[in-house]
Amino acid sequence: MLQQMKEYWKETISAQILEIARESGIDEALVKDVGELVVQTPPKPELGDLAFPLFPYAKLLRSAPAKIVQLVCDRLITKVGIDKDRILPAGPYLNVKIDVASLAIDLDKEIQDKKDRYGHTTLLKGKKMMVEFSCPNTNKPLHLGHLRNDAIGMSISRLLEANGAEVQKVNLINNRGVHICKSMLAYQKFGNGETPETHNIKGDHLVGKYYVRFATWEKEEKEASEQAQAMLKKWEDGDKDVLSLWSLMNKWTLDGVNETYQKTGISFDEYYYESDTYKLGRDIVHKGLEKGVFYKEPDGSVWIDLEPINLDKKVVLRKDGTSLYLTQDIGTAIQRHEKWPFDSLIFVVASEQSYHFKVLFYVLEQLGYSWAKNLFHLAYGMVNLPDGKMKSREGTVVDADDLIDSLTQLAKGEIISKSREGMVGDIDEVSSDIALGALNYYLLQTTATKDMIFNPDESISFSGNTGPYLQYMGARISSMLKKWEEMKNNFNDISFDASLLTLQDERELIKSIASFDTLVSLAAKEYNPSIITSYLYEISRLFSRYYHDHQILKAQTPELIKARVTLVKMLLQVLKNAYYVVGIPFLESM
RNA sequence: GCGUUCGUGGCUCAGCUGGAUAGAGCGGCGGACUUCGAAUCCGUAGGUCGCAGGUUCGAAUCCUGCCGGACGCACCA
Repeated sequence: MLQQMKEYWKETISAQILEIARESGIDEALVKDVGELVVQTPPKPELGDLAFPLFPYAKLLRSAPAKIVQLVCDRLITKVGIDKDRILPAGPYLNVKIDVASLAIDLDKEIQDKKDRYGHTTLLKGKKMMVEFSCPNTNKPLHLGHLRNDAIGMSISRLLEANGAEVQKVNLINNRGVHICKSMLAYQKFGNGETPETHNIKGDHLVGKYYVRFATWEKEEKEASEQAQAMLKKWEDGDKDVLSLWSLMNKWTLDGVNETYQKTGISFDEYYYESDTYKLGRDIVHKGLEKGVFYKEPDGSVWIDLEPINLDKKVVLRKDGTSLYLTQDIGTAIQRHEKWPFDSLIFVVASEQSYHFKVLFYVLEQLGYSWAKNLFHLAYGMVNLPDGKMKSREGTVVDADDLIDSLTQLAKGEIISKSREGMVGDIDEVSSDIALGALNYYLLQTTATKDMIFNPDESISFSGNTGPYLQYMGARISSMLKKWEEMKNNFNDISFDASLLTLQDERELIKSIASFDTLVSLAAKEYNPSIITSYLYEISRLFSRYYHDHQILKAQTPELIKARVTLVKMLLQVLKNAYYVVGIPFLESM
């Protein structure tokens, strides 16, 4: 909503500059060459709400920027009839004080009307957007890297939806290949019939245990990896025993993984399985060969020349005619588009695969699929530990379930140490919501495309710039509004007078609430949830200070109480909507 | 070697579609709970924005080169 006000001022000021130029006999085209007027926020609130730097016009108008500012200010007052209190010239900057009271009144109406949908836009209305994320292997449980992937995928999906898109979340399960056979083989050798039930162990962890077991066995037994290869061959030939072991262990893993998804609030609209898709793409390649997109080497392998995109060449079909990772992905993309004709597809996959996706998109484009230009690889960065990479063979991989459990325990301890068990309702539920808030906020606050360092000590901290800090603001407001419910009957005949909200913090809060929609669309455009996490932190910090310095339910006059409560109600709705988009559970009490 | 990408206080990160003294959190030091929830707030110390050039009225932000790190460059997925 703030955007409209910005536009208004921008146009009004631009018009005056244009007229000044015209009066001095300067060609309008030259004014346009300078570019659009820039709107900024002054570094300090006392300087106004909006800032328009007028440096760029100095050369054109042959005058010092500050003089131009004066000139424009005079005209705004005399010709446009703008109240002179709204205009604050500051050297080369023309600053403006917007009408925050009327903004607050509009906001209040809008928020009451839209509620959970406040901040939503129509930017992507009518678009069908598919988001692929998570994509676990079925040979081990989820780890920290998946958690980042999941958090990003989930948040992006919600952001796209908030901007009006129809979203389908898809997961591709990597349930096939030598790595899967490795855990199967180890289980066959050392499993002794252990099941998740007999040993009371989560299925994915059980399978993961045998994957690790294979690695140690491989050191003693030279033929281990050959045996795994042989098993894969059997699997592909449809060997009954291998297949039944495979489906049993797959189920164990998937049950476990799904349990983790449930705990972390992750869900999908559609699951794809590599075992169903790995042969896909071959026919397409054959057709592409006829069309001349690909070429065949004497040994029978099929290639594509990537010279046009400054890369080498790449195999798309083995000499024995079987599919590769790339072939398969060509097939799945096409299959997906047939099943659900998306306008765009976003792959949330680690940045190590940038090359793969560059090639994939190019191939699809060459094959003539018009939608290929709307494929996007959201290449998120690695999660490292303070002393380096996570390495499975060094046992430094942070397990997803372990991490969540320990965060939950810590949250619970915190509740108990504050003697709040009695007030929070279901303590286990609240603890895990706090853990989730901490985790998702931690994972999303770093720009998705950058590598990040996961510091266990910091991630478990609940104070400072953390998820629980944000949740705490929601809880305090909720608690305050409960008290308000008890007293509000005394305020029935008082209406919301926004002009009473004159404190700097109040102005800032109103502007911040009003800018939410702009950030929701920006975050979606840039596929960047951290825009929302930063926003949440900033607005929470603002409120926290405000709340500390000023009384709300005990403000000086009933009118002021009403006005402040109205403001706080708006804030709570915005917080809730923003929490949702970044996967932070809202808590009435914590 | 080639390609992609990152380099901001002790640590972890914002800011990067150029603009007014570079922002936070953690950690350090010092304050604030008989008052709407102290998982909070306030103050303070701490930065040649990797280095060197360039473009510009103006560069952490754009361009070039260099240095350093990460990732990729399989008939693995």
